[in-house]
Amino acid sequence: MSTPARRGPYVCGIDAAMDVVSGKWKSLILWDLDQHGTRRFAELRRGLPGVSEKMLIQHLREMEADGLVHREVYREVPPKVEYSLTEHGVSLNAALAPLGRWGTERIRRIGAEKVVPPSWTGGRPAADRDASDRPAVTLRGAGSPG
Amino acid sequence: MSTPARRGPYVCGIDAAMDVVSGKWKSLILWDLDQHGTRRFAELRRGLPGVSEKMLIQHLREMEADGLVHREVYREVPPKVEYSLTEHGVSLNAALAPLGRWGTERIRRIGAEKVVPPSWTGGRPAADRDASDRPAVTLRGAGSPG
DNA sequence: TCGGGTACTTACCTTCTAGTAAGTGCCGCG
DNA sequence: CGCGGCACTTACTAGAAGGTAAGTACCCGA
Repeated sequence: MSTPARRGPYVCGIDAAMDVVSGKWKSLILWDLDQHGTRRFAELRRGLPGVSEKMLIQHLREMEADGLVHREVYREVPPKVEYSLTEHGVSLNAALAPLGRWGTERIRRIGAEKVVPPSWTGGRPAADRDASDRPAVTLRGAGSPG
Repeated sequence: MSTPARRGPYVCGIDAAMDVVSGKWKSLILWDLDQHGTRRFAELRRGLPGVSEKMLIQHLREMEADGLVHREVYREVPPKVEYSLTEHGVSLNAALAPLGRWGTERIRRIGAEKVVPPSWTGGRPAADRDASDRPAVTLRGAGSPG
């Protein structure tokens, strides 16, 4: 049965949003999917160094149940499954942008390490992504969620 | 020692921000403090129905260590301690606003219950807060964090 | 003197979250 | 024929997060 978000009762919007984003890899999955548009299981796994297959599937399933990601199965051999963001996923990613910017600023403030595992972005040094980070990308597509 | 946020290494801004917000009551504490400006321990406890004293203190201590809340002790009897948001806390709250709006919309979409424990806002029905929720309040004070 | 309020602290226990490691069925490549 | 890749599934386990309940030290009003 796992736990695809409690679906309420919620105390406020943050509560509901957190319910859907909490999970060690979810915001990263959101990001990766947003960056690449569509990804196969193994691509996601390689794109999120450190994630276990169990957690990756579990999170993907929950996010699918929560209407954030779309799962397209191609019945061929070897098996092929493509994951992509739904428009809710895209808008959630956009809603996370300010939080990402706040976090990036915090990293600077406290002088914390920003560690990006190898192959995370193709080997570019962290400094390149420091300012832009993850927020900007999708903003065009979901500027005013309403 | 507890765990006042790992302080990195972080993989991205979201990671760092989540590190600081994760905790069942933290976003609610942030909100309550933002609404009231300054609150005593017992006031916070009454304002967050369901929170235990242990969790409330633990979260307040972590948030203090993370530079989000300020703790002012008045050496008098009976003891008096006042909690308030630092400017980082205020800006974090502002950064959470879009997420709160997204969550509020999601609650509407999935038709989830929005349960506000009695005395949460002084007894007003949930509908009153539905649209405004928590986002708007602080936005004036921290519109463009950077 | 008793109960209640102030602000915590402590010990213990349960539940949740994530990690490890192995197995499944199917195929192509060498 | 065995290895590796695909997309999973399953069982077991460790650790973190959170809940319960009690205790601390002081004072005030009834």
